[in-house]
Amino acid sequence: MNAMLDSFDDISRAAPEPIYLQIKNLVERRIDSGEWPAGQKLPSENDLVNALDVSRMTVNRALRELTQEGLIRRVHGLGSFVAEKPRHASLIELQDIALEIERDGGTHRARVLSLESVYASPAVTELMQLGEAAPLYRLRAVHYRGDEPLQLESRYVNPDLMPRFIEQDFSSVTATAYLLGQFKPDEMEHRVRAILPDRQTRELLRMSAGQPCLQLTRRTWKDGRVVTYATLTYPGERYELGARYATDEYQLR
Amino acid sequence: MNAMLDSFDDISRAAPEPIYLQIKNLVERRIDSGEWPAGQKLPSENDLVNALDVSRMTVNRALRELTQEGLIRRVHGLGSFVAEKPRHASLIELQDIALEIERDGGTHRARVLSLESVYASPAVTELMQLGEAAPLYRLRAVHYRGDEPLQLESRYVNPDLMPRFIEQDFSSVTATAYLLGQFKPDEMEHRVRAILPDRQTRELLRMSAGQPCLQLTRRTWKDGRVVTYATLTYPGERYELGARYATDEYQLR
DNA sequence: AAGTGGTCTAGACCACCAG
DNA sequence: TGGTGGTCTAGACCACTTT
Repeated sequence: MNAMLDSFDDISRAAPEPIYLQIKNLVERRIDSGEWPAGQKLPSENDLVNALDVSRMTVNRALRELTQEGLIRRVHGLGSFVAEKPRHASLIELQDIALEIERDGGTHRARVLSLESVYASPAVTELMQLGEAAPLYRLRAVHYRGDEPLQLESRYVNPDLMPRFIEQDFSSVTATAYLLGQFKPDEMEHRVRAILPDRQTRELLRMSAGQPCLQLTRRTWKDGRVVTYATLTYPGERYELGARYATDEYQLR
Repeated sequence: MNAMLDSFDDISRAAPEPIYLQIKNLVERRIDSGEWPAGQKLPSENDLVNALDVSRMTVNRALRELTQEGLIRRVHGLGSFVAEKPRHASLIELQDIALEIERDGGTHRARVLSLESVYASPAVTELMQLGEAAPLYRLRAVHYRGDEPLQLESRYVNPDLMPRFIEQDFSSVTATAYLLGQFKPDEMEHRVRAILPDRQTRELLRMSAGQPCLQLTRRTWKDGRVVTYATLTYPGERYELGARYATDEYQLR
């Protein structure tokens, strides 16, 4: 048996959540809290089977998915270990800029430029798959790391799906965090471009002339409808996107 | 039963490859070939179980992973369907520029600028985790879509791990394709930046002055060692990176 | 009611790694 | 040799969707 397992929360079979997800969350919590630091050996599948009284296939699925997500790595014949590398800003994760900044030891602050109801332009109507022009909420905000502007956020939100979006105070909660609290996206799309900022963007991000920006656009779907379309613009001098993956089987095509 | 299944290749139990992978590949081939177009309903899990004589859990794993990869989508109670959206250049896939161009209907051509053995600079020594400076292979090439330069590739390769790299003709096979044929990476790292190109890069990519580039750097590991470190530079005016994901459970943190 | 996918079980065999 | 993860099986129950 494994001493680490003494205080494991019980797994609920009354399934508010599938068991494999409960196991994933349990392991994630241990890792996030620092209780299991990088390199730490995890309990074996059999340990978990015994401690939680579930089937091995269920444990295996949980650990396999954590591997795919880069949180742990597994060595055949040896065991499972907390992944060495810290998490990067990743394109497949729905990254909350505040969490990202704070994880790197910075202080996040947001300044809301505007939060209003606007009428969708043809381009935005198309992007949000509205069928015809309709009112939308629009948020514009600058996110700072300390005193340094790091991201200009320009976001449209479908008011049918998120009616209370416009009432929020986005200087204390990021839009990403608010939206994540409201729904679980079932699909999203990212695009990354290099652009030259217009004058206003350059000033808001306090960039020197001629420097490029990294621009990430993200659309998020729920039940086949676009909930939000966000354009996130970063100063090229001060930001890069990164991701690191460990895989069982590479998805190459 | 399902008429689509008549001509299914048999699944080999003598396991050169796990069965769930054989099933994934089988479905991928049908989709890639266009035999199963977007929106097409797939055989149900039970159909596949019967046709291939495997267990349902195995079929389920194959289809679940294809869902995570965005190739199909599944609706509880309804069935599985080929995903609507074509594939994008994705940051989690090891993308071969030639395949990407040809998938979009273009013609790929590569011009090798140089392929030589060089001594690693301190920065590259660090990036490739060599411990101390050592000889490396270095490839520089431009990739064209038709007549339009689309990517400048600058790549270092560890000669201990890929001794024959320098003998290849990279005007007919891309480095990515060659390397993928030689080994299966078990880890990789991507970073994306917006930069201003130097004069040489600008000319090679035939860009107008002042325009930014999207720069992707990629490191690939095998057995804990860096095999290759590539810097891929794209003209910002003509290229964007994109990815779309369908998920069961979002990886948000 | 019938078909579908989502999940889970309790076994099993194997390949890999350490001592 | 014993522990580990990788895979597979043949069932099962359930929730969801359509007929």
